[in-house]
Amino acid sequence: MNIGDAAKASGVSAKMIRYYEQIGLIPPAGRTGAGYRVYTQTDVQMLRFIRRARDLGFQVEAISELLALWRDRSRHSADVKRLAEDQIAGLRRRIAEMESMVATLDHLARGCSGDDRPDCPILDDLEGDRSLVVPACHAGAGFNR
Amino acid sequence: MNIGDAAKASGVSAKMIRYYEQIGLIPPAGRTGAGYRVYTQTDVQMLRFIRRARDLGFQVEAISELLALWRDRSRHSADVKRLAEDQIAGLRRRIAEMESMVATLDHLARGCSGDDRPDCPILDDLEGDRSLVVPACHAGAGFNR
DNA sequence: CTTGACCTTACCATGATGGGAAGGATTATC
DNA sequence: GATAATCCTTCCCATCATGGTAAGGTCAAG
Repeated sequence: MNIGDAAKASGVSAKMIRYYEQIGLIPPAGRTGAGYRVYTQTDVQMLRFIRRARDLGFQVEAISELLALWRDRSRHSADVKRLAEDQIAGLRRRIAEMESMVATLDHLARGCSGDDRPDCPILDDLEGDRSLVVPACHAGAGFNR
Repeated sequence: MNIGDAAKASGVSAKMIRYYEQIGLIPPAGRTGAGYRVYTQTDVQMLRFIRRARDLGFQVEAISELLALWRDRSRHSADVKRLAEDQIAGLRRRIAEMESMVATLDHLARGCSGDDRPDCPILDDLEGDRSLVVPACHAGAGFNR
């Protein structure tokens, strides 16, 4: 199977398959005499695994660890679970940050007449002085990416 | 005021100030005879504006529009409100995506024993075959918890 | 044997940010 | 005033995962 077929079968673009090989996420594919990469059903299965992990927001580094566990028949499911929970925690952290932004924006937008007059609490707030950030809740905060 | 002072006063790093100038988000700063950039209080205020907008997740492109409206004394607050609402909508979209990931991961992790045995529904799911993605929706209702 | 679809590598771009090097300017200390 | 420390300048590189393009080789069908 050529790279294009593997791409179609796995949902990972040919471009990304080459990239994953280049960075060592997947082992180098076999090659035909002419240099074409060749893929087996097993390779496609691995690519689909990567695709699904990516869809769950895992970064390549984490996917690499997941793949290693997948291949390790003597793995401990605790290790897999920990990766999943780390991922959940990271997602929740980012969700909380964004929810805090939404709360602030929503608060500001609600106070904006949204007509043809120039007065606007949104700009007033960005302009500073006031600290803004809807007292909201709590929300986590910070930043970090 | 030199760039370092402007950075401290605005919360935007010197590196980013130069970058914002380079991409045209802010006008070129004045220069001393020796080529040092010089900043006024007005410049610092603009940088703070940018910093706050960035903290609310606005992209540079949107910040550019916000700055234009900020400077336009005959602006219509409706235009500002629209930018804010677009931002809210974008954030909510991303939040929804991530919540969907969390729902799926949470569902899978809950089914994983997390001990020293290798069996793991998380890997089974990534492996494929089953479509996974917690049917979800959220639904708050029902299902577990 | 030509055409078109596919493959290869190599380079560039993204967005916002940081790091570092090489060298000049300014400031503080002796 | 000399020297050292700090600041500034520009330029280049790296991130992360992805896409685009270009130049050229390969393969299968007509």
